Amino acid sequence: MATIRDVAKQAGVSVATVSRVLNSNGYVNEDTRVKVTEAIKELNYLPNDVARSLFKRRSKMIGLILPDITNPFFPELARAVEDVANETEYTFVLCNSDNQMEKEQQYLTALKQKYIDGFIVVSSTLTTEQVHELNVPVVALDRIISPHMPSVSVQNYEGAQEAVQYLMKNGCQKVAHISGPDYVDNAHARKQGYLDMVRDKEWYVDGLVVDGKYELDPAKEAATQLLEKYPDVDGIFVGNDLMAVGVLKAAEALGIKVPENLSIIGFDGIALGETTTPALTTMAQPIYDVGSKAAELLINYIEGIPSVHSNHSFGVQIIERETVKKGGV
Amino acid sequence: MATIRDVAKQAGVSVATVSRVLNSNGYVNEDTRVKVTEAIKELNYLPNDVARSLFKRRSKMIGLILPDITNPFFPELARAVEDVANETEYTFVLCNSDNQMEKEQQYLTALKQKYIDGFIVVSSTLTTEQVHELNVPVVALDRIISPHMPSVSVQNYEGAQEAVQYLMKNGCQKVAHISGPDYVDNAHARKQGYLDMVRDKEWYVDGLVVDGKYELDPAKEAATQLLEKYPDVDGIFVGNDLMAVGVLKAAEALGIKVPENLSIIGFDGIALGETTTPALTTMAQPIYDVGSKAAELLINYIEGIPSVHSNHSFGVQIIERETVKKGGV
DNA sequence: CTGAAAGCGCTAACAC
DNA sequence: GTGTTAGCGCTTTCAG
Repeated sequence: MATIRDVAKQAGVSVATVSRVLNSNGYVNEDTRVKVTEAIKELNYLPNDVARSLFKRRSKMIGLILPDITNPFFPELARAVEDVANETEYTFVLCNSDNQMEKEQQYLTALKQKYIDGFIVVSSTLTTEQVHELNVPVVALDRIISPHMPSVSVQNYEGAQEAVQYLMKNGCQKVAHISGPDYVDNAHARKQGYLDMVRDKEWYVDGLVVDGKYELDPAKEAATQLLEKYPDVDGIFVGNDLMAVGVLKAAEALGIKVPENLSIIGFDGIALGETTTPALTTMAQPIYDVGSKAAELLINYIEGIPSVHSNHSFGVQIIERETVKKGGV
Repeated sequence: MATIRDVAKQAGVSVATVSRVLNSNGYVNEDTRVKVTEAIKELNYLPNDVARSLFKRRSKMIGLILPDITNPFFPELARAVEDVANETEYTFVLCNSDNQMEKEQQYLTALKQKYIDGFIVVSSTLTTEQVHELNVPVVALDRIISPHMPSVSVQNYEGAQEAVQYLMKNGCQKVAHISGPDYVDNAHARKQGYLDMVRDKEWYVDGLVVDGKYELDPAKEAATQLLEKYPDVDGIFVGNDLMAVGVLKAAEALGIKVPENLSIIGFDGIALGETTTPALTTMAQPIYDVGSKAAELLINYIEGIPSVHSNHSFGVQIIERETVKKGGV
């Protein structure tokens, strides 16, 4: 590996001059610029980023901390972040936290030791203080850490309301909700959206919302019990698509026809919902856009470009597929 | 951020001594070790990895280059690699190549500038020369670059044979194959496995294998045409699960009952196959193990620990679900 | 317009 | 046992 010294020698100039052409800053005579450029080519020289980082105290790396890349909601998000990182010449570090605060903290400090430039974080446990004392730019994704911290998410509350409304508009007489864990703010918001739509209905009873943990099997389990206890439920708004697939499976096992006897609507719009039979109707969020917006925000933040909105909230949109029976009231 | 100098001053020793206790090498008196440790605590000192890297010429980072994390086959693989990276205190860098050689090269050289310690690569385009002149440890994953290069994969050929055999054993009279792209070695091997099982059958005709590109929609398309042209096909061995889902959808659209009138078996064993209706029967590979083995191999390679097998090939195993009609010949 | 030199924070000889 | 010091490869004042 050639170093800047080698290039300097080869070109018959000083390292300072080489550095200048490398970073195209400061004055440098056209002829010597050419000489240096040639030397670089000849030696096949590539600047050493580590040395650069040491001096600059920054690494051109960003980290994405998320619960588990294996959850089908996250790959698209990660892809979006990686794409903008790549475009802007940042290196993309992926961290799976399993929702454990301890792991998050480990990643945060371990990467800080590498002069990481910033983080995008999908977390329900991280606190404002922790982020603050980290002293590295952080943007919250999908889950908000604090209103005073840059974030990008979607309109969970409104989307939930719309979803429930859609079910009722299409004739559902008794709609239940399988929720995500309450400590996840978006799950909480979706549940509130549901509740605020049904609380006053004559048919509403307390047991109609049950926790599915944002996971497939627990949701299947939860739905099974729910449907056994309330056989007259004819619509379910499920907190996310992964769980909705579980609900679909539960209905199937119980011999309940979807959508004839039970309408189901999910939330998220992940690709998985397209592959089930029947295909899942869902409140879709623009996952890729959400991810790339977060990355843009972070990188602007890092590079000191002021952002107009530092709390960005995307709208959601229904995708009508096959799990809701169409029909008026 | 405190530096090693600050710690040295605080403890009343030299930086060398601090470095010694940090790395626990060289002799250091117990008392001074304690003093230093205390100083570290007090100052909340964390060693600067960038400075370390610069000196050591290595970064404690490994990269995983794969086509697209959005393809449901890869998240589990990535998770496995990240897990062992994390355990061994390596930082995990994820790169999406979209199967483009150019992108792969970019990542390779960009990360080399950061003193990355090694790569795990899922690639069909990278050549032995490129890897060689990179001069950084590389292990090939899922797709073999060269027999002389460390790799981990599965028994594609044998698994394909077994899959076809399973179909025939259960009464299929005419089995077709939807293949992956021929330039992907494992797709090629699976196709050969199929061919070597059916080539001599009285019913075998050339048009029975068609390319589905390892993608859902193209596979659906391919299956549709295949089934229209050969309505008597009663079994399909599909090159991977993603495509198998496409085939399932094609059958559904065509009104062909699975498994009553058509048996389908996939390959890979991704979670997606569990959520379809009917659930997909498949030749499963131990995806997580494959990924973690690759990571172990790489890290041993990096740390100079000789590995017995540098070409590791895992077995595959059938998962019987609902897309193959059971029954003897 | 160009070069000399200090220094980013750490490790590893090499002295003592 | 411990300290001094020379780099790792680069960028950036500061002179000239």
